[in-house]
Amino acid sequence: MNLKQLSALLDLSQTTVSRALNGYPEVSEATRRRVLEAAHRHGYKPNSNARKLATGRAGSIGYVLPVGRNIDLDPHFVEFLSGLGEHALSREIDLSLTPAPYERESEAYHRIAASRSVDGVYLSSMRNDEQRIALVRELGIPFLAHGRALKPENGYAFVDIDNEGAFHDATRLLLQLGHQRLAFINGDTDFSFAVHRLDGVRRAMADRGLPVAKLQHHSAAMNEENGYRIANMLFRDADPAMRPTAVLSASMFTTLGIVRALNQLGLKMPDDVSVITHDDVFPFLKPESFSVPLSTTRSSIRAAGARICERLVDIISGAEREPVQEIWPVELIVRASTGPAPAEHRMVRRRPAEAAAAE
Amino acid sequence: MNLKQLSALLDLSQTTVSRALNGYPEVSEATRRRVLEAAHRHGYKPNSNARKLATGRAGSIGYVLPVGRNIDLDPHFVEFLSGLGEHALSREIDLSLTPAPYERESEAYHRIAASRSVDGVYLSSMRNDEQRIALVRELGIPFLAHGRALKPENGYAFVDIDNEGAFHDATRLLLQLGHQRLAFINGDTDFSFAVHRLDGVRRAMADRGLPVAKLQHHSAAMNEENGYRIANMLFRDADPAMRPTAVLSASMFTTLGIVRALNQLGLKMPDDVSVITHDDVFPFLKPESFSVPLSTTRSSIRAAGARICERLVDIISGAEREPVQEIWPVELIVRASTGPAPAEHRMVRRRPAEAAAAE
DNA sequence: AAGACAAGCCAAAGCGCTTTGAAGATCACA
DNA sequence: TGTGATCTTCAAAGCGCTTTGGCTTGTCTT
Repeated sequence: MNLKQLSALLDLSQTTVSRALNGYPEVSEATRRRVLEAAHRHGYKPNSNARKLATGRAGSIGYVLPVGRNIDLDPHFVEFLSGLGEHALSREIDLSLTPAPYERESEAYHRIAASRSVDGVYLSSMRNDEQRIALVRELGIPFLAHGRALKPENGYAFVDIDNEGAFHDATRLLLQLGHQRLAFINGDTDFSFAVHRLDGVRRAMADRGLPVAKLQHHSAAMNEENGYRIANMLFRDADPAMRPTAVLSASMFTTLGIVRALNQLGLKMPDDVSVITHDDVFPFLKPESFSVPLSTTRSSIRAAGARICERLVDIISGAEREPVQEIWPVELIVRASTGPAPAEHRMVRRRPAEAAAAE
Repeated sequence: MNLKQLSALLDLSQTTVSRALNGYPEVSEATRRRVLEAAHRHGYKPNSNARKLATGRAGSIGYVLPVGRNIDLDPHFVEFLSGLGEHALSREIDLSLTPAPYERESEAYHRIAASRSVDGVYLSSMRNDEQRIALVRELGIPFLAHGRALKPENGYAFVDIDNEGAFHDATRLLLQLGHQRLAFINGDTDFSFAVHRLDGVRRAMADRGLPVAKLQHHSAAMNEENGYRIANMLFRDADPAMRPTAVLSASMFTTLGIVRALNQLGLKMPDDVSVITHDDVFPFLKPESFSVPLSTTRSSIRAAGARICERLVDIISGAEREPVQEIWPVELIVRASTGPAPAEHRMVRRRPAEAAAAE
């Protein structure tokens, strides 16, 4: 059943039927009802390709999916997607994934632009030296970034979380609890979120008058294996005098490995080691259900997905005129994995005046 | 730049240019080269919507993405997607996701069918009472299933792994090692893979002459939390005489929780408890890097993704005429988490004749 | 009563591509 | 030189929808 047949059936022109269906005002209510009823009864659905061609709109948003042997689409993506999907649904929007290996990313964007198969794209996993912003801008593809490069040139639109603030606050808490030897098992610092987090940790240390060099910082892909490996380096292999009393972790996966190493070494949270981890809110891996519930900086990546879809639609339709740079605050949730530094390590209490100045 | 402009530029008809670009034989080699060169130089890419409309082909495969507050898109999906993407890439095929809540799934398929936005769909997470097969067949959408319903009616095409065989073999090994009290922490038995696995476990027990009722079977969503909860039920809360000496686990996530519970209860693998888990091969969570490396039944879900894309393309093009039902064998990989049953529980050795008959 | 205006409808022109059916060029062969 | 066969190329007709620019009506002014 196509428009032509439907309109013949109703003895109306294609124009009228089309307008009735799309809610234009030039159709009488009576006709509109008649058309809608007939369309529904015969199961008429406009051919999406014809509509796309005629309107120039694709009705879908795109994402260039990084693939390749060594690129692991991480679980964050699914969670994000899930949020995006929830919103997309309400707008009858599809999501189109264009797979591309990292080295051929730019080609993929060119293809998207030239073939007009999507109305806009979102970018994620922003790197420090982000190339894609300039590219999609030049190609004229409406876009919205999830995260931001180090220097968001020319004010492009993004949704990001306050990674700097989150890790600043987490670090400040640890310092307030008397910890002095801190370790930070960070994500890959090629990505800007990891740099922001590091900045936050350092700022908190500096605020407290602690030499930034004392931070034991490790950067690696966020997974169980690396968490385990690095925790062992810190707690098993290193000079005992250097052992951190608190660890900041960039993801729940990393933390899985850290907790495994600590268990194995017989170290207890929070008496021996305090841990604060970032939690992207995975439904299948909850910090509160660990043996020792974990303190976290929490921000739902799923909510970000929904929001990004919402804004991208606005950007495409032109409703969002000036690029908005949205930075979400992050909650610091204290559970059982954080506590005062072990006595032998406890920091000498500072004089009241000094403490006040630091606030 | 569109076809019209390009052909004007070359002083050729649109027909000829289109044919040259699409590799039809009616074009002289000289013209073809000239056309290709010009197209490349001016960055001409055919408008995908126009092409789709003209050919009726969409150049993309679809998936109805389950969304909704209580549906958790699990990490298996990403891994699968990643494999699919790898293959799709080589064929310049996009993947189109249509988000839909479970109750409105059928509507989504209707929309896909009527709007002709994809050439075919793949179905996954097959349930026992699978409705979708009949639906997509009726709608005339080419499809390929990942997994199979309990009774694959009318021989539809699928790719599945031998879940029954995998869990049979794993169970047989445990029985050979003398275990008699087995627990199986299964996935949700609404899904057919979980039923197949249970069948496998039961068959191995029956083969060995063990009453099937002795199996402690638990079915729940595969995540850390449930693994932990159920392991505690089995090892902490239950009558000590009932404690299993071996546990089969349906996923690495479940196993994370099991291992956590065992650690907490001071139970060691494999001396106190043997564990075998199914491993879908997540790059971020490897059974071999656990403190006690885990024995697994292994099948790469990513490889399945790639294969499904490959076959779906064949199905769409008509290259696969008869529906092929492909079942992949699953490897049983023994690592350190499995060992002989603890002495006090060890099974009485059967008489040689009986043992031979069981083979 | 005539003009102005709005409401409701329609024919036809795209959107940019593929594909059909036909025609012009070229060639082999008698 | 004529004739059919074989290459090349082309004009035009779709694909199914949206949208422009009228054309009729009927209603409201004055």
